[in-house]
Amino acid sequence: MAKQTPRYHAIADDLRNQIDRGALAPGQKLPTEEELTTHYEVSRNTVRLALGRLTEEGLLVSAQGRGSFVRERFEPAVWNWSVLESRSRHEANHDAGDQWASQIAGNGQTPHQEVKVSIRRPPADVARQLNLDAAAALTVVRERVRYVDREPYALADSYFPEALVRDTPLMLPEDVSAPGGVLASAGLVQVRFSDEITVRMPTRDEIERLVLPASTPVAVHMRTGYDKDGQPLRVMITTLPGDRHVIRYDVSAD
Amino acid sequence: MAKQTPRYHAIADDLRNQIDRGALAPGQKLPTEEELTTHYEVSRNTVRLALGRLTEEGLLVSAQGRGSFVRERFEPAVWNWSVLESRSRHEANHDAGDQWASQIAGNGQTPHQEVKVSIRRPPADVARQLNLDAAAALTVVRERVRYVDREPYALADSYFPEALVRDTPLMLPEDVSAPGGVLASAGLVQVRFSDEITVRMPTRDEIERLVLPASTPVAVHMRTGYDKDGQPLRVMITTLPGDRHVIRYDVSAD
DNA sequence: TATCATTTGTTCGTATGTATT
DNA sequence: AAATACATACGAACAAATGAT
Repeated sequence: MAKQTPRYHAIADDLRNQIDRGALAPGQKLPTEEELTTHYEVSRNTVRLALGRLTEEGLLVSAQGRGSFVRERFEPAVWNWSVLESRSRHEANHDAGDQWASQIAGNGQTPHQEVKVSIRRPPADVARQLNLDAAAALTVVRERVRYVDREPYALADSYFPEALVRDTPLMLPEDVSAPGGVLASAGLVQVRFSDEITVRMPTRDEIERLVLPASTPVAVHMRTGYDKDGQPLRVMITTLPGDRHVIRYDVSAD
Repeated sequence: MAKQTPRYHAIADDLRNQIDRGALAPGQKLPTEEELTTHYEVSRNTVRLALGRLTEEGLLVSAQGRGSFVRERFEPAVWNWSVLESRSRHEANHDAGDQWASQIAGNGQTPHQEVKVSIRRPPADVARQLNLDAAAALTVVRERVRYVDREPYALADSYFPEALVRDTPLMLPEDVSAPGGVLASAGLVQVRFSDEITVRMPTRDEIERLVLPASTPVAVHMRTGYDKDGQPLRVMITTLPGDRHVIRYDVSAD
């Protein structure tokens, strides 16, 4: 006896094919659950299971009272992390703010960000990167929400060892950029970075703060900056929704 | 009138708290749906909605006939793309195979891969990277499934312009590595790479081929290799499940 | 503005299928 | 073979958000 595929899998497959073929175009409204119920001759529950499956795949979005729609993909922003904090570029461009804002503005869009500064014990992975004792050490934390055209685009949290940045303007909750800004003016120059990128589903908190549609994974980009002696100066953790970002690197093959 | 949260949200929140606190440890079995039904005094349907919510967040896995379990995270493999195909490292290590296999083997694990070679019209994004006419041009495609200790770990598909690699050993379906291998022996030397990383939910096909648990997003890593004249020689698209990979880069701040 | 029809969201109950122990 | 536990599927009702009247 061949293991037969569940009805709602078959229905999902059928609808997915229509989406792939373009018979259902991005932004287009699907038939109502009632209509699908009669068309496939199944219960509404089964229709909802099929729609849920496609929603999990990131192909659909639904709205109470309106309907279900084929998900629209918008043009992702490209972040080139090979040059994002380079000193030469920074000087050449005379950037007042940070290079992220410059990249966005240069693209004809309007960036802005909200900043919150606090002093806290670092999470374990940050403490490890900064060679700090997670139980005892303190870090200055700058939590930013970055917006493009009023839409939240990314979370960017920076951690500095408290002992390093004590009595610097970094404690002030202004819109201060990192490399050419306060960190450098305090004599702390990052000469290299170590970046680690992981991929996971967002937390409930991240879903709310970034207004994420269902089934939108995030890339977590952790950048550790080191000075010329190899001492870690800063960890920046950027949370990038998968539907609105491309991470880019230029690499030499030497 | 305060908008009240649905029962199944509250139940999911309660269980999530237990997981976060460690009251429910990774790998541990949850109470059965029947037990949760009586404990929370809701229908089994509502319990399943709550469990589904946590499954979507990547916190649970369930298995028919066995139960639901707190998802276990295993140690992810770290891929350093800054050195993964560097020529100096390749020569220094006398790698016969590719550096990926070396990195895995050096970690005490057993790598192997399945390779399939074909000649096809390239997908649009690959054609664009290779400066090819998507409608007319042909590419030699090497599709690999990479395994670590018999478990599938990543998909790696390489595309070469057919005109470039005609009559080279690259057409043979052997386990050939890229930089020190066939490509270089054919006089095609990659001197720099342009990498683009995107994040999305896997397709049904990828879920099957990589045996992905529910709600496991993937990173899609697209590397384009150029020769010294700036001509693109190869596009490699690697599909990395989020639960078993860390992508790493070392960056200079000059 | 207020009401009503439409449409998805939430929740109940019940039964049967299928994989595991 | 039987018991257990999750998966699939039916039917029904009300809640909440939306859009049109």
